Amino acid sequence: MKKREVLASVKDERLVKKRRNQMIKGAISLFKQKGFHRTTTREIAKASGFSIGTLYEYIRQKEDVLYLVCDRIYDEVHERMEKDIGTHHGTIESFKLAIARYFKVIDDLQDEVLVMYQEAKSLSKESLPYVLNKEMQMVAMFEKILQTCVNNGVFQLTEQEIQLFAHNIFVLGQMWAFRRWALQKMYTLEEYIELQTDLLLRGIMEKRS
Amino acid sequence: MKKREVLASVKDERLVKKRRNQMIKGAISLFKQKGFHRTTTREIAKASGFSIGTLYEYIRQKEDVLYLVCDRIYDEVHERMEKDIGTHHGTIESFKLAIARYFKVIDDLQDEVLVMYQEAKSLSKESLPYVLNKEMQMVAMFEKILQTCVNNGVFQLTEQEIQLFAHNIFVLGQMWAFRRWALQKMYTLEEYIELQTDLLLRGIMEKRS
Amino acid sequence: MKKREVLASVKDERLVKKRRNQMIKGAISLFKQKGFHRTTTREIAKASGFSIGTLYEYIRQKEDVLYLVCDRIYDEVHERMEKDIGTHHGTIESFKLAIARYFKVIDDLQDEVLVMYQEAKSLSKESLPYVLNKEMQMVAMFEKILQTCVNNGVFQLTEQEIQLFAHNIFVLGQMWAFRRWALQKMYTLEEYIELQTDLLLRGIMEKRS
Amino acid sequence: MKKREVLASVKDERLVKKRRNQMIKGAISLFKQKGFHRTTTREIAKASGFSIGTLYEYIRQKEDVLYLVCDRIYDEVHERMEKDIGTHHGTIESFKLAIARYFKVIDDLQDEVLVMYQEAKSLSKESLPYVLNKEMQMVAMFEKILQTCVNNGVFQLTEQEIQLFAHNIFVLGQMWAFRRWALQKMYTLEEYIELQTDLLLRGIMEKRS
DNA sequence: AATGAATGAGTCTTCATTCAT
DNA sequence: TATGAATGAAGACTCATTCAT
Repeated sequence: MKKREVLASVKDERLVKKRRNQMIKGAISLFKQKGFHRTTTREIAKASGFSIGTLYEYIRQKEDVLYLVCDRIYDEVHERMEKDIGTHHGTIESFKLAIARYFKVIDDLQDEVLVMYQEAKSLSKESLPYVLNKEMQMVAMFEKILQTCVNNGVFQLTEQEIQLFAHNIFVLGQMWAFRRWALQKMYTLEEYIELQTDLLLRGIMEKRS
Repeated sequence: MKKREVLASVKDERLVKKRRNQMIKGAISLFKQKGFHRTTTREIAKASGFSIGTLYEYIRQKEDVLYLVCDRIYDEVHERMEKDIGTHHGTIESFKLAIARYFKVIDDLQDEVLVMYQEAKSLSKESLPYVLNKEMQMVAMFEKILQTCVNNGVFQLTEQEIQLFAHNIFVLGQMWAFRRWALQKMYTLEEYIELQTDLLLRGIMEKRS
Repeated sequence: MKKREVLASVKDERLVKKRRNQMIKGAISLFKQKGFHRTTTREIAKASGFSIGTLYEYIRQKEDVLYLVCDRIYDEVHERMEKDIGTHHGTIESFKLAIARYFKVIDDLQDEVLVMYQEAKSLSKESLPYVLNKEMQMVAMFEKILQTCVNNGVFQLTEQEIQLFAHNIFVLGQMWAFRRWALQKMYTLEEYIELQTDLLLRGIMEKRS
Repeated sequence: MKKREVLASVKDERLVKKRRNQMIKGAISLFKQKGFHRTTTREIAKASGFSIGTLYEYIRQKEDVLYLVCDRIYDEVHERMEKDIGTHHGTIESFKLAIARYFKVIDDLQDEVLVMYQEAKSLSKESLPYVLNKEMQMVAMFEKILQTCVNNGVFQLTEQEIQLFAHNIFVLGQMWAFRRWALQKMYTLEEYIELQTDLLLRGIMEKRS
């Protein structure tokens, strides 16, 4: 699925990139504070360091900013994951590592993740699929990791279970961000990682044997 | 924590209740479609079956509607859970039953749950705690169930693990609603319940015994 | 052809009529001075004696004001013509009278006529036909008068000639308004009426006989 | 009356002429479609084949474009008339010919004529007189023709009648353009010319003799 | 208690014009 | 000379809230 194009009046690609970077940075910081709807285009322009007129040289409508922001956040998460995870060996250790790193990335970018999850619903019917697609790619990443483990005989999971498990990991990672008001009072990130990993891997039934 | 009071000009308590019921019903159906921000007070009034003037006899500001809606949805979930769960015996079977019923309730009320999770962030700093508190109560319910199981020796979980596990259950239930675009294409509710229950209980490591 | 409906949020028909009267009056005076495009909705509201919010209770878009104005002007011209002309006897005298009265109406309403002719083109593709239709009705009125005269044997004109002649009368009347910068320096209204009537009726060829 | 000067920053007269030609051509085609107000300077620049910055090297404000366009259209009409009419002999035949040719020119340039008549009102108080002056010159041309005929004893018209008649011819010619939505459905250009000429010359009263 | 007309601050967006390169 | 990025004033329109009836 190709990226949705956000049209700019300005032709210089380099400049477009630079200005959009400013824009995204400014917008994220505003969306964090007040959400997409309560943020005005003027505020976005100001936070981006240029005038309202200039803002509209780089986007068509306010919603484009939101799309750009969501797009960027995903790329950011993705990039960090790839850098961190890199090769995966299909061992329990490397599985644990992957989860730990995912959770760390979420922790690093928790404001951004929050923004995305709270505002993505405001995307137009046109843009939403592109963002959801990115989400599926993230989930697919976890599926692949799990599959490798299964192939190695480390885990025993059906196809269906792999899919669901991948979703669970994805969501329980985000949970660290969107339920931080509760969780981050109870655990440090390290504790959270350890506990979740345990819970996920161990099962909670007493082993009778 | 006491309910936050939403002041009404009208004195007749009976009437206030009736009108607010109309209001909540109308508002939920609108929020489902277009979200809180894109819904106007006029639309709410119309969907409620009375005039904009009357609407403001029963609330102070638009945000009050959102609070009332969130409040109501929680009550609804709570009520259904209680009716369903009732007594809990601390056995694996009754634990499974509790989860199944929670997931069913989420499935029944998925639009409402969605509304709450997507819009709660728009609550004022004043109202938010009341809603979060309700959420904690739900989590606490799962904690209690888990605790009973632990007390019965059915599960082996530390205090910390119980808390986290309760959160997980809570979130994985909601996940059925807010990721329905993906999950409900893959599983029926029954499959989802069974798979999740399995995953939660079994652990996924091969048992090397 | 039915009138195009301009939707109002306000239900009270009486009030709608009253407010629209204020609006039309205010708008005409502004359009006279600066044209439709250079007049802002705020100015229209102010000139109408109410707030911008109230203005939009009675129209949907700025263009609606223009439509309402054009519509009204035509009705005004029409009404005055009917009152004046009433019965037409098909004699030269009554033909002359009709022309004289039409020209007088144009003179009375010359600002309005000017507005209509200069701004009608800004009407949307949706509204324009309704206004053009009214224009055709005016022309048809002249056709009827001419036809009566022809039937009475007073004039000798083919069907085609009647149509064209009616258009000519219509346009030469308006000319008094939209070329007033030239004509009204040269003639009084009375002179204009007399000269035009003469020219129209007499033909300008020397009578060789 | 001298042409109003439109100042250009560029000094090279040759270039100024060339660029303005491009500009006028581009602008006319845009004004035809959407009118002066709805056309942006960016669009004009683009249609002219150069950048917005360059556009402003050749004009001071947007309105200058309109003035240039109106000016050019008049010149065009004038030029074609002169070429066509050339010498006028003061006979009925040559009078008829003059009218026929004027109407043909209008037909050829009807879009342009329309633009001018609909947009001239948007000219500033400064520019308007120059355009109106050109209009008077056109009317004067008809006056001269009529005068010659009168001098030759072909027509019997007073000074006043000549002036008015000239205006009528001028306006009935334009009418072919600005009422084309009605007239051009009813007549071909040839029919229109013949009918109008007849009506103008013959008079419509039955000849009693 | 109920109504709905009135209000005007606030929002997105456009576009003529400038100016550094 | 030519370019096009930057500007910000200005405009159309919305909508939460009030208040007289």
